[in-house]
Amino acid sequence: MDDILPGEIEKWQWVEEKARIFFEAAGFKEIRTPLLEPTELFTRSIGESTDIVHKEMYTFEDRGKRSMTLRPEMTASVARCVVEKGLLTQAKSLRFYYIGPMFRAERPQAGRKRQFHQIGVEIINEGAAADLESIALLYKFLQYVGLSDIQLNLNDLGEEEGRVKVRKALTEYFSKERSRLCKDCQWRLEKNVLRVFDCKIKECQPVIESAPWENFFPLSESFKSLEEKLKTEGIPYRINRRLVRGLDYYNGVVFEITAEGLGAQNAVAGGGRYDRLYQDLGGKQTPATGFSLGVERLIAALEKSNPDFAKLIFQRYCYIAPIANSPEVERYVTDIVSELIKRGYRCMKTPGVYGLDAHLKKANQFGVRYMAIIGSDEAAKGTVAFKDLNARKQENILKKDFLFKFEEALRSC
RNA sequence: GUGGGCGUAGCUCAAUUUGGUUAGAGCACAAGAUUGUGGAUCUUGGGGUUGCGGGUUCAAUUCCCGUCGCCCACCCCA
Repeated sequence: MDDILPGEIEKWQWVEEKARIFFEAAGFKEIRTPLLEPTELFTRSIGESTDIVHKEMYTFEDRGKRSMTLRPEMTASVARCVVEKGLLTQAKSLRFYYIGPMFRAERPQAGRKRQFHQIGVEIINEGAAADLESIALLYKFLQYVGLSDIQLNLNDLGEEEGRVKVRKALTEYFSKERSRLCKDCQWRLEKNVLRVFDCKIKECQPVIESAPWENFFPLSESFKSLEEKLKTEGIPYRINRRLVRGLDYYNGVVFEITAEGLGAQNAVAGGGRYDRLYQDLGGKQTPATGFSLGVERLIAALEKSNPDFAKLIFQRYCYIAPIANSPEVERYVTDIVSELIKRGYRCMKTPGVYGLDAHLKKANQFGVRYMAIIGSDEAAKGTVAFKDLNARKQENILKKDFLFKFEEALRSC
């Protein structure tokens, strides 16, 4: 599990802020649920047969001898909350987003930590139309934060009635071929046949290839209409009939977005429809869909696609550089800072430093673009030396005009 | 859960091949000097149980065993 330090954390704040702005503007409200839930919540929702539940959960007994688990994902927690608080009796449908840490006890690797962070969205009690809403929201959010070079993969896992037949037929088919399947697949065969399609072991491929997949899972009418809408919206996609996803609650449309330059773990976001989850948790039948994206992976992808990513963030700070250690200057600086933060701008300081060289050095270390230099002269004359480190230009402006100048500068970058 | 790689200063690394003086360098940090404008220069300084434990040896950072941690990949997921 990672510590996130200054220099790094600003990227997280930026991504989180963008998410809040974007999702709220789209009609979503933030929701926060406990990190710790009764283990049963996840075994019932995610499914006993999944890797997440049977080998990746941080599960332990609390003081009351209850089995508790650090949440490995948040969709189940949101559903639990909605059922428990009866939120659907107050509203026809619900739109939530969340930001927070998740825990899975996997072997760490590039793009995979045991504590990782997700930004997710749930659209609850909405049918097929919400599939487009959800996918478009995700796609446009990634555009909004500036991630290009992404690939949207889609699949249709079919509806409940069909799935019963499909399961039966698949079980028959794979049972005949049982001896040619790997151990894991034999286990999947008993627990959840569909997940055999997830197998990447070479030996299993011929068996999977020759399974009559197309006949079992014809793309539904609503899937085809989703395709039409995606085309109208100009969102490129690729159909991948092998995309099954490792959580048992999915049905219907599922999707995944991959990005370049992430190493082996290249899925930045994923999601889909889960119409059964609410019943599984003891609620009413409630159609729902959603997605989540990995914050670490998103930041990595952003940095990969734009080497100046961090610079763009620090450009928006105003570096405050007092170059005299006197009460007059200090008071003057405090004045300017309080005006800046009143308007929501971000300032940066290096306490105890009064040398211009040192300030310039610090400002450059962080990649800050704008600097307010304030010494005895400025304090006496009521001015600010406003410096643009990129343009290598400096201007003496009146204190009362400073905020306006800074705003103007931000608008142009 | 399975494989492979790596652990030396805060960071990046050297010395380990073939055991041998006081384990070095750059960056960073601290102090002094000069410095109201391109983030420096000069001088000085603090920093290390060589991941940890054991073994072999006159002698171990170096060889052997164990252990812990990290990284990458499989698997799986975001």
